[in-house]
Amino acid sequence: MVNLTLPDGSIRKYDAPITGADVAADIGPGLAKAALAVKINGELADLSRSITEDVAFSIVTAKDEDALEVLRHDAAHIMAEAVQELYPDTQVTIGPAIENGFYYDFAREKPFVPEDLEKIEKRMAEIVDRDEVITREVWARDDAINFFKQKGEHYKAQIIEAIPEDQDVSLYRQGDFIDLCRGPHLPSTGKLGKAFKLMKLAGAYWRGDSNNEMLQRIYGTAWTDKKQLAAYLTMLEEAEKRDHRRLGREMELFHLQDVAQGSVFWHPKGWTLYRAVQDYMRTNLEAAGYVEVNTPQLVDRKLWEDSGHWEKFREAMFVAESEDRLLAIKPMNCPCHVQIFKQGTTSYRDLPIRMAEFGSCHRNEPSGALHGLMRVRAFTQDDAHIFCTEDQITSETKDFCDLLLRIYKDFGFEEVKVKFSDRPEVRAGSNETWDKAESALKEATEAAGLEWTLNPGEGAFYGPKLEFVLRDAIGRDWQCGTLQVDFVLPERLDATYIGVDGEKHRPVMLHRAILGSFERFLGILMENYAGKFPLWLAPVQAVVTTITSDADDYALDVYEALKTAGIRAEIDVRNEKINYKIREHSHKKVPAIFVVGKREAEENKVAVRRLDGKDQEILALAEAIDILSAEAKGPLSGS
RNA sequence: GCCGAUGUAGCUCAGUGGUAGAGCAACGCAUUCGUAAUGCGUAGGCCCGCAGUUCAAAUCUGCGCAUCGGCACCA
Repeated sequence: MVNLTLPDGSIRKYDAPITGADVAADIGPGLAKAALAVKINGELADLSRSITEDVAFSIVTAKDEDALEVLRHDAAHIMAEAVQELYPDTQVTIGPAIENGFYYDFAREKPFVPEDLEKIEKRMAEIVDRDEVITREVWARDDAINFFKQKGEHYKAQIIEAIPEDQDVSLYRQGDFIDLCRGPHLPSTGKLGKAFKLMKLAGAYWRGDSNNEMLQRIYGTAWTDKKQLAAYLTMLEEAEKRDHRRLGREMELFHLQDVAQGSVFWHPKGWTLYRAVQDYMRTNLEAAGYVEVNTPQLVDRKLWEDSGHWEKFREAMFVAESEDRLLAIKPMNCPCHVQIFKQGTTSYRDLPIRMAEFGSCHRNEPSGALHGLMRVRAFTQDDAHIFCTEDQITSETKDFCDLLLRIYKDFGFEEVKVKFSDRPEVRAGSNETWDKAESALKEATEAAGLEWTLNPGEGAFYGPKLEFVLRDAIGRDWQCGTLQVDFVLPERLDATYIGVDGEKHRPVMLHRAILGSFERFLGILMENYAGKFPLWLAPVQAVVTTITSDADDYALDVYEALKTAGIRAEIDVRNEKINYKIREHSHKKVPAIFVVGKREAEENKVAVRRLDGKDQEILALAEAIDILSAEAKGPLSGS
């Protein structure tokens, strides 16, 4: 007898062995039909998996989140089956479920072309209609290796060779197709349904290593029903509409041009936005006790050799020559900040020193990595280095986390995740130092009220780090902020302070950024707001426009009054219908339109129409300006 | 950097070897209109670049460059 504990706590007793399919059938015919997989002690497994001991048990149906993972994994297998039927010279490699879908990497001489996707998709539908039964088989390793080798599936053979000795080698069979796979899978191909679509072709390195050959990856999306698929495709369209490159053009914010690959041409409106963000940051940093500095663009290679960057990042650094000297265009600011720190003598009483710079940096990113504002070669960091004692790490970290969270909130990002990266295998500094740094960092993160997940071994070689990931309005995650504890650079560049004991000591450096880079963060902001910026960020905050030319003089008065109040305003007295003008300014995403006609001119009022779709209000001019001015101050007014 | 696709008017795109096209935007004229598209007209092109094939190339071939989608990279 085995006891199965169901999610509601009830226990069902069966004669062992029994399968999930048997249990589902026992509970009811409806469930037997809907069952896709089971969860045994929290782990997904096949319906056909035999149960021989007491376990926590649940049946997975299309309603469960877990079902999607199984379903997508199946979609990958069905795609592989379709591909091998259509193109028998193709080797299969790996094909996992991923967020929103799945992919499969294939090895084939001739690349796939976009038209192939249609054919493959059609064949997949046929395989679903065939409703092939999916069965699991456990093979002896050597048999499996020989089997795949003899089939010409060399990648699969390699994968099996890499499976640890103590693990089963499981194969899944559906029709004539058999693939190595950990599972679990659906009971038959028919259960996949038709809510899938192949999305794109891409190259991908075997085992993710750029030294290896490149395989051909096909991405697809799969859902439990067509409604979900349609919703997903609509979401993608929406995301495309808010693509910052498109908004940048439509809203005249910036442009990119091949004469300056990876560098941004900021247009007047985009630069206004940039400055609004920068002013906001500057005010916040000053209030948080930072001092602002500015350091050279061109710095002799010697400094980069001393800091260690030359050795590690030489390839990605731009250089310039002058007489006999080789200069690097700075890829980061920290070595320069250390130079400022080292001028004169610093006492323990001066610490912490929080040195900030809107540091303009250049990195020669690989051409294939460039992407709009999100990945550029010339960018400005909201960089700062906190020089402090080891005892100050905790409080400085906590203060930083508080500041960061408040700033993200002001930009409309409420949801922030924190990743904690601890010591990597290859590292500098003693274990005691790392113990101290890691526990100080953890303690501070928790004191700031943040939950974190561990990113084991991903710390910098010089110290542990925190990475801050914010979630945007359509659920995408962006890693922006970082805080890194560094014991190494002060050592390499010989930074010291005089302690209570009158002796020289090494300060600790905290490298930290909140936005990351202005370029990227502004791109994220554009997409987050879909270009509909809150008033304090909007490049044009209000447009005054007329119904007929009778109101032109009054419109000019209103415009002047807005300018005087510090509002970024424009005026539109073109001889066009009011509908036309409203439509146009709404498309330009101007947050406030002041419509004036004869009535408003006579009564010294304005009809205020807001972009957010609220009803228009007729207000006295002075009142309207007060409301707008208050809003235009943004979060700075409240804090 | 690697794999694949794409590159035609400001934008979105059509045009498969024989005179370069549409819609929107722009400009001009008329229209003075009350909350998301007034009408008519005009102008606009090194068809990404360089070679080649051809009587003839936006179109075919080769080589570049850029962009897009991924992969790899990201101090």
